[in-house]
Amino acid sequence: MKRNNKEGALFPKCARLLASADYRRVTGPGRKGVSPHFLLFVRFEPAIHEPRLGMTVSRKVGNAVVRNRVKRVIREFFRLNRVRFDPSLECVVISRPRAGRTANTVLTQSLTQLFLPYGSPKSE
RNA sequence: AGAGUGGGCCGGGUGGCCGCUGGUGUGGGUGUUUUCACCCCACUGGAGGAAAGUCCGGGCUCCAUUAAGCAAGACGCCGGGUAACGCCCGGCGGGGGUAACCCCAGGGACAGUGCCACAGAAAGCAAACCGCCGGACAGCAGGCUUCCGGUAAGGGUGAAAGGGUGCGGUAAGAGCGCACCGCGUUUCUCCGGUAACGGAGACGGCAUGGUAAACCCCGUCUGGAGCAAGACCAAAUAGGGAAACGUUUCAGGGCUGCUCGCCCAGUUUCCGGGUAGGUCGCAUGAGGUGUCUGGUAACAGGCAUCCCAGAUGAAUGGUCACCAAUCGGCCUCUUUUGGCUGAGAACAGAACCCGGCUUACAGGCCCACUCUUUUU
RNA sequence: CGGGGUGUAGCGCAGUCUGGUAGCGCAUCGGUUUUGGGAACCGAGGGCCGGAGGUUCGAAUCCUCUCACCCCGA
Repeated sequence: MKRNNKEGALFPKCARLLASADYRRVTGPGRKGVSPHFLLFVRFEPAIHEPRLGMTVSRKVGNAVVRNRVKRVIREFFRLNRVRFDPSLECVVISRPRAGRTANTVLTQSLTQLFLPYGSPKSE
């Protein structure tokens, strides 16, 4: 599993949490962050070599179009900032109902604030 | 020109950069090897008219099953279309609109049961409160009171009071008789129509109130579950079955106190069920487009041509620039117009697949028709 | 994918099966009582019964469609 450090910010399948067990492991006791629009669960897994993301957007956030929009904003944020995170980072973002009524730029700012403690300072 | 009715169509576009996902590749890399997994590269596909709600009908899969019946539910004018339908098309009847046109669960109320509040004398085999008319007895001045009988024209109640109008008739009245209108068809005949039904005539002579989206009767239809169906592969842990070991050394319990033997337990190997997880099902189909033929139409058939999403913690996006319809604000102007600036869509996201129905929807385009006004 | 429930006054609920008067508690307003307030007592206001259509003389109630919310099962 080779790390591709090209200029382009990719988001391949191995950078996502895919199994239900992964979600249970990350959303268990651990570090958390809160914003008006999201909840963030974080866990560091030394065995992996690149940061991984999972997300949960429930039906209370909105209809299918709204939920897809929120998930795309989260994925896009993670894709563009992936190289700045710790390689052993595993995180799960859970949307709160308010996120469905919020503009994309505001959601991106909210995510930036949440992930600030986990980004590598030397990449700034 | 204005107002309106019906039907059909579209659902922003172009380009740059960064991404996601299916397919293809004697492509490249990593995992010890691989047809496997992951990553990269190139080429090429990648949401809708409703993908929605899940209200019906099918295909498909598994289970059950002789047929039929019972129960339950749905449907219900006639004819046709369809794989099927509660859908669609064409008629009929009823209702609404000046009209184009729109709406209707539209079988049966002499098979039976129930209900019809309040008001009213009376609400269901009709009956008689106030009245109207006749007769009788008694009282008193007329006429009234009481009793008996005949009535349903008039009054009043109600959604509904057992045909309507007129003439005759009568003590007063009444389909009691007649004319016209209406009603009936489970009374008959004729004509048109496949039929629903329509038209005409005879007959009946007001009998037959409403409600079946009250129970019900009649006819038709329906076996159950649903792709998390179903088929296959199969980790860890626990448990099940089978075989072998137990010679030597330490080795548990039981059959007996001991030996042998047997059983349980133990160790090893194998087997099957099966969870997490994975693969298939999984997109060539009642398919799309064009054209011809039949049919008023729904639709059917022939020929040609095309392959057009397949995710699974769930892809089809983000950002920048320009253009476009439209809308808001400001300035100029009598208005038209012109200029600047801002917003720049709406409803909404495939999840096994089709046929419908219903609901949501910014803005725009096309066709046909109706009414009104003006001009010729 | 399948199944069920709720919507009635500002809030919480009856009434729907079996059609005809919309009611209860808290809250609100006015009055009595008190030096004043609370409590208590007396009285009043407030609803097109989630929406649309239909059946019926008449619909919160029956039927159809629809909207929103909630809860189960796989």
